[in-house]
Amino acid sequence: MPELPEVETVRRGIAPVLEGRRLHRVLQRRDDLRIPFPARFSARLQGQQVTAVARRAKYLTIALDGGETLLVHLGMSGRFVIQPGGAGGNRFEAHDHVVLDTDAGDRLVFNDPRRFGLMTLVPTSDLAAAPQLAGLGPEPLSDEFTGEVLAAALKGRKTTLKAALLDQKVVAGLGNIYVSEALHRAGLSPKRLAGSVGAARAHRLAAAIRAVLMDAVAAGGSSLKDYVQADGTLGYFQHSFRVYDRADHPCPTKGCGGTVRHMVQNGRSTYYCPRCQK
DNA sequence: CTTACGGCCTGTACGC
DNA sequence: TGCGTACAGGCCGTAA
Repeated sequence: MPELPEVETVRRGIAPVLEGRRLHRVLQRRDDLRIPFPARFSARLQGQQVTAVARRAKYLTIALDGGETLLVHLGMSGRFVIQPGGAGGNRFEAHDHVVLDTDAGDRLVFNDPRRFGLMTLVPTSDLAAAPQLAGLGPEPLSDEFTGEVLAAALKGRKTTLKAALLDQKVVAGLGNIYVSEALHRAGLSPKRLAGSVGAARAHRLAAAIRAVLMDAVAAGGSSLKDYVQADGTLGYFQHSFRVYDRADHPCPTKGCGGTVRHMVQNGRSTYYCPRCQK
C-alpha cells in the first residue's frame, strides 16, 4: 500500500489512539521483520508515553517520553489495525507481528505478510541523523520543496526521470504509483533523461507532485487489495488514477486523444501517455 | 560518486 | 481441481 499518501493516512488514523497514551503492554511476536527488532524492544516501549505521531517520507515516527522514537516503515504490505477496547483478546491473525495495548484499553496491531517493513528505536534528539532518515530528500508537501530544489536534484543525472523520482534522495515519499501519476499531470515522459529537466519543467513537475499527493491524502490514499486506514475504511484515490494500471484506456488529458501505455523500467511497471508526455 | 540488478517475503491472479 | 509462473505499493547490498 504505502507511498506518502497512504503512510500519512495511517498516521492520521493511529495518532488519536496513541498520542498522550501510555503503552501499557507490548507484544512482539517474532524476532525480525526486514531487519531484526532492536534489543529489548518491547521492554523499551512498555510504560512509555507517546508524545507525538509524525511522518518523514514513508516512515512513521512515534516519539516517546523516555527519549526514544519508534521508527516504523510499512514496506509493501504493512498495516496497522485498530482494535478499540482491545477487541480481539488473545486471538491473532497470520502475520500479526507487533501488538501495542494502550492505557486507554485500545489495541494497535501491526500486520505485515511480506515483512518488508521495519520497526526500530532511535534517539529522538538525533532523529534526522537516524540511518534510515539521514539521506532523504525534501518533503514534497513542505515549503522546502520547490521547482528550484527539484531542478538542482535532477541536474546532471543520467538515469530516466521515472527512476530519479523513485530515488528518495531526490524527493522523499514518492513510489511507483505516484511517480506515474505526477509525470502524467506534468506532461513529462518517464523515459526522459532526468538531467534534461530544466527550471521551467522542474517547476511544473514539482507542482504536479504536490497536487497529486495532496489529492491522494485528501482521498485517504489508494486501496488496491488491502485497506489502508487503520479503522478499516477504504481510501478511494485509486478511482482517480489517470494512468496507473490503466493500460489501453484513453488518455484523460483533455483533447489529447492518446492511449495509456504500459512499460517496464528498471524492473517496475510504468504507465504513461506517449502522446501528451514529452 | 552514480546506476542497474538481484534478493528479500507472501499472497494472488492467471494460464494450462 | 491443482500446479506452476509472474507480478505486486519498497528498499538495500553489491558490482560495474
